[in-house]
Amino acid sequence: MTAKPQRTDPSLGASVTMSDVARMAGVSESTVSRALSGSPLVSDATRERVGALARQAGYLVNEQASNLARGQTRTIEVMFPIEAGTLQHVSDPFFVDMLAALTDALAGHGYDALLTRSPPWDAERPGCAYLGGRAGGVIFVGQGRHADAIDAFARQHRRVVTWGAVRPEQTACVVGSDNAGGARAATRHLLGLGRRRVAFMGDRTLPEIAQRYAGYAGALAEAGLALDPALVFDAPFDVAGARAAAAPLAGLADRFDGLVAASDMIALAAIAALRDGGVSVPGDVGVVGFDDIALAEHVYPALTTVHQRIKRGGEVMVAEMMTMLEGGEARSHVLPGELVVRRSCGAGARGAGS
Amino acid sequence: MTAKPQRTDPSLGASVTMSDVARMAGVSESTVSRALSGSPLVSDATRERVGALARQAGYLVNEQASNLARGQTRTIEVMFPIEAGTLQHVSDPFFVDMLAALTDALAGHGYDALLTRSPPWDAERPGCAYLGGRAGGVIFVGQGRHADAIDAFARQHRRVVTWGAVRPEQTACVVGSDNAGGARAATRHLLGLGRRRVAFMGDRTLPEIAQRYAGYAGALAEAGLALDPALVFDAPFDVAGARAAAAPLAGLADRFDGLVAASDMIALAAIAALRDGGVSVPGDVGVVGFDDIALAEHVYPALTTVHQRIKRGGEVMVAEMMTMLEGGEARSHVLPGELVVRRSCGAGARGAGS
DNA sequence: CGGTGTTATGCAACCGCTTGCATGATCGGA
DNA sequence: TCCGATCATGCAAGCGGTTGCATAACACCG
Repeated sequence: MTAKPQRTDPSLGASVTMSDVARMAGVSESTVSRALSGSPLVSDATRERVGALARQAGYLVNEQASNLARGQTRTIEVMFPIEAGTLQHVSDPFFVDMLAALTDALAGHGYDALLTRSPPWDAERPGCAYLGGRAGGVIFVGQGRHADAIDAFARQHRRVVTWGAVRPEQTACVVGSDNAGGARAATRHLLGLGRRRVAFMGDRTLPEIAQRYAGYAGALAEAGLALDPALVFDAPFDVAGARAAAAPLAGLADRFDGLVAASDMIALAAIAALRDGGVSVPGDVGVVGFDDIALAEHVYPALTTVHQRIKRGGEVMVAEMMTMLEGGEARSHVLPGELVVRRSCGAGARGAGS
Repeated sequence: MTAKPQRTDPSLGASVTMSDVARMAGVSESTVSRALSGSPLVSDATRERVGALARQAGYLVNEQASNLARGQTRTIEVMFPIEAGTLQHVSDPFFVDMLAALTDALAGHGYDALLTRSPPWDAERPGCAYLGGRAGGVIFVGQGRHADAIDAFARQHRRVVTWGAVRPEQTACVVGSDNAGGARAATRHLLGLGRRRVAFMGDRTLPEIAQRYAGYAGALAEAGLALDPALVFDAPFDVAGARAAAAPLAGLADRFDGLVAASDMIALAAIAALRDGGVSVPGDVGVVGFDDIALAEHVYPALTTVHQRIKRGGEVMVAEMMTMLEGGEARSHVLPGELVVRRSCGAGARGAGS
């Protein structure tokens, strides 16, 4: 019967503490601490004895205390996009992928991801783990409409990395895809297939989308085609909204033969709207998306889209965060994205239309 | 010139500490602590003066230290599904929704979500925040193939809530949908539409899917129909795998006229495969999914599916976790799910097929 | 056999905050 | 005017670890 600590466990996890182990092993806490952290300052014999005892007693170092003592956190706050109410519907698979990428990348450096949903610039409102000292930095997964606020926040509080549009005027560390380039390639591709009246769909008030729009416009210009404002449609980022926005599209089908969507979700919603209205995709209208979510390859018709290197993006963001943590200067990165040609644009082998 | 603390900031966030504020205000740390936490033990005057000073100095209570001292964590570990390699592709929107639901629900109770990916039963491997005392409990988002391991873990370490299949033999707290009921309703619906040879697709080695399969089988039985094993297809949970598994489906189209898919992603993959093979959905084959991801309503043809109450699920899980944290006994919950009839089953207004 | 170097351990301060208890100040009432 | 309440504050001991420095133990060498 190993004596249990007679402490009235408040509500914390395991309640066997380092001093318990020390007592059992007949050594001081210092020695236990060193033994358990593999310090060369303890003899092999002691290290093993203490290790065995600890294991057997089910002892695990309390990371909360350990972190405090070491002045570290081993945690990075990951802030989800924060469009207040709207967010309900942002169930874009893009986020799972990004989250998974970030979590894995962080784990690779021994860090955990603390998920958060409310922006910190309401200041001391309970919530910012980073400012509260519980995290060593923040990663914003998307800028939403807060690009400037994030930039200001980053300037003030260091240790901030953001996914989104890399813009010349911003000073913070931002990692993102080559939005303009991707959209340009997509538009060119559509034009190359003989489409002449290519539309655009997305919310241009968002920096990333604005860049994609610019790429689209650029491609039209270089092809000597006029940009018809009537063919530029606003569409929120969530599916439902996109679908609603896309509803009128079918009625205008004679006005355009190509569509560059600002995201795969929007593309899918648009396709559904078009086909519901009896318009064939890609027969009547060729569609390309942006993101290359896992599903893109496996819907019907398979979605032609601009691939975003999400995994890479996560790794890069984490890498930059790590250099910041080491006191270095982080750099912004624009990640190339490739056009993945499938069916929805009308290129593929079989016509695969409606 | 307010004197800056002469401390060599190690690498932690803000470096102005409570004792700095105390010095500035000319009071003791205790008073600052109490003032900032709104204790009635300090005079209003002091409280305000200290508050103002703290704000102006940009001081924020270090939550790490605060938590340690208070013996709390204000954090719950949220463990992502953990199918080792496979996971790469689990970019199911279901998870974003669940994650958002959990994060929000936790925030409602003043808790944060610590995202994690590696299971804790490798024991003391660096990683389990809960066992490491950094989190007050764990929520498993899905059981995968580890239902029993999770159950054992929960039995041993309390403070565990799981999303998944509620099974009679398990003793831990599990929250999940009425999988059998949902699939039964889906199958019945297909049969009610006159479909006679209804197939099933999903990985029955997963508890949740097994329950859905049971519901499917039950509906067939109650309709007096034989279950044709040749119409039961294995399909992994990720889209790509599902698509591969679905590929042969088109060739067998004359063998069945209905399909119950274990998830929306699988349903979408199957639909793509069928249509790629020239099979009309819902014309030739009626399809129903499971989950009701946001996209389901907005693909073509709109997906008939079993709605899972994800937001509710998140809330319930968090609520149970809270009762555990307060020392109470948590209960398992089976959440009802409703069949949402759209087009892919062949019911809707227009035939919306090919 | 004393001096000097290792090497293994313990002491105690500290990480930044919380809180029980003691203390000093203030005030009202007798 | 004196005394017991009442109130505001400070002291110091934690929370559960880490780590610089001192020390004890031991071996080695001349």
